[in-house]
Amino acid sequence: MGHTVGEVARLTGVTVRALHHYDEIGLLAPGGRTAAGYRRYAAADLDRLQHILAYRALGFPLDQITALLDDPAADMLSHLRRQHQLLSERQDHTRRMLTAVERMMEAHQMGSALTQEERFEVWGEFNPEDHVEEAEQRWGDSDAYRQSQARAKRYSKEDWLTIKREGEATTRALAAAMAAGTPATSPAVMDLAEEHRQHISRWFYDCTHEIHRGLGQMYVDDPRFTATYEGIAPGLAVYLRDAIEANADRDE
Amino acid sequence: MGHTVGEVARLTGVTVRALHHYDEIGLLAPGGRTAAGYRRYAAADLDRLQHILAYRALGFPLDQITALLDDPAADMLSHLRRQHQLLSERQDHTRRMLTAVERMMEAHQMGSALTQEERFEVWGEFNPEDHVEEAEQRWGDSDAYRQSQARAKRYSKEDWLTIKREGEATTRALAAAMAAGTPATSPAVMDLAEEHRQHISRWFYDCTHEIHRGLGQMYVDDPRFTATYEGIAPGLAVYLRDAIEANADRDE
DNA sequence: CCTTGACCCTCACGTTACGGGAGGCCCTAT
DNA sequence: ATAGGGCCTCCCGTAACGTGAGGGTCAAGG
Repeated sequence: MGHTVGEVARLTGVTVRALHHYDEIGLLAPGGRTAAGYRRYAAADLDRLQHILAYRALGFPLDQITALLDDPAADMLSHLRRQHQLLSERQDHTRRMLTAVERMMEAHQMGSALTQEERFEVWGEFNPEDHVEEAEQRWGDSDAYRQSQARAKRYSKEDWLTIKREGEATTRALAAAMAAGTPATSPAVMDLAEEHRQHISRWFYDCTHEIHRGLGQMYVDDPRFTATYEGIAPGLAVYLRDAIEANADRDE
Repeated sequence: MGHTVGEVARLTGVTVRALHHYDEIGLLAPGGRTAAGYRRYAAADLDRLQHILAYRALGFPLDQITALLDDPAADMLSHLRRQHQLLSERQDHTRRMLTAVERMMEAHQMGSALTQEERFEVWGEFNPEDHVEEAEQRWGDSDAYRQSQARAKRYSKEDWLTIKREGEATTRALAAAMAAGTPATSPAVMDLAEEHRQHISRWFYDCTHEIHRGLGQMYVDDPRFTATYEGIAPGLAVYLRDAIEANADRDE
């Protein structure tokens, strides 16, 4: 009964040396030792290790993890909740970094540069401490987010068809405008791009112009999307992207 | 002209000490010095710093960042593309961690426990080195990717329609299988998933099972895709994802 | 002209989270 | 009984800075 260091290492992907280290600093002391002095890890130790790995993956220093896990007021569930919270924030942060990169790519292609603040604001840190302090406050937001996710799950087949029909109407209008030779930067076409954006905001999530730009670029870069638009009319993907850009620029 | 260390520090959120350190190890040497020996950072230095921060945020060790940025074969755009790629992967990973936490919470509420593998597989690392090693491989791919992009641009309207029709045939077959109550993990449905994968590989890019899994998850998570599949049949997005997973598992 | 406070410089040692041996016991299998 | 893993405890090394110590620099104000 109980696992050796090597077994735990293989099971969890942590090195033996790391487990020794955790033992040394009192973060994870194995339940017992054999007569020969071999470490024996019990089930409870694995539970603890799991939470250690989660917090570690989130960037917490080991001494803080020790403090968190040794807090008698916190149980399994509260740790899981906190981890969930922090992971969600990390998602957000990564997404912001992604859109920042996308904007850089656009700026690069258009030969323009961004302002210094724009260029650096996102790279300013994953401070886990900040998160810990802000965590309580943000529970509200995250609740709202989950609700919106839950709502999406409850859309009926009719809802989905409505959503799709609405989207297709806009797309057809766009294709018509393009066929008529209307430039993508004309007000009427920008309005169609705006309609497209509103459509997403209404049904799914708050689609800022920022996000919208990202989508537009993706329609051009990602063949799975491109196929959808190019199948309707050649050049439509690029046309839509340009319209989205123009519309976002108009809004500033 | 040019900024002092303090200014750069405030602008970017990096500490002065860190900038000194980057100078010491040759990662970021300021463009010049004043007569008094003060560091002066020029615009080009800020460009470089931006990429440094991006790679650092992704967990790269500084010496590797040095190597990456000093590679004369890599320009702005290639760095941005790589960063985008890595950030996307990080998104995937975070999402997997999130669902793992969610599963833990469910298991906790139902009083059941998960198997060891289930509990630990996701926490097994963000190894940036893996990425670095894969990078070369993928760059080969990425060359292929760019080629495929270029090729995609030359598809005619008929090509696009063919592509779309092919894709829709698979989708319809899937919907039929689901309607018939065939489990997503049955061989026949896995074959359809495989067909789906081949379709992407044939027309766009080499779609590994790994990438395919990513797509499958996206069909469920990203409302823009979900709308497409749910509009055809409710539950189809999840069904497709499960089939993809099963097919990838089968392949090992 | 001189001081004062904010900013800059260069050592240089401290810290975190391990990696990587060295030297040596333990245990199972042939 | 001997060979092969696996385990143990030191112990030194490394990466990416933090944190002073000791000392010039510069613009504003008395």
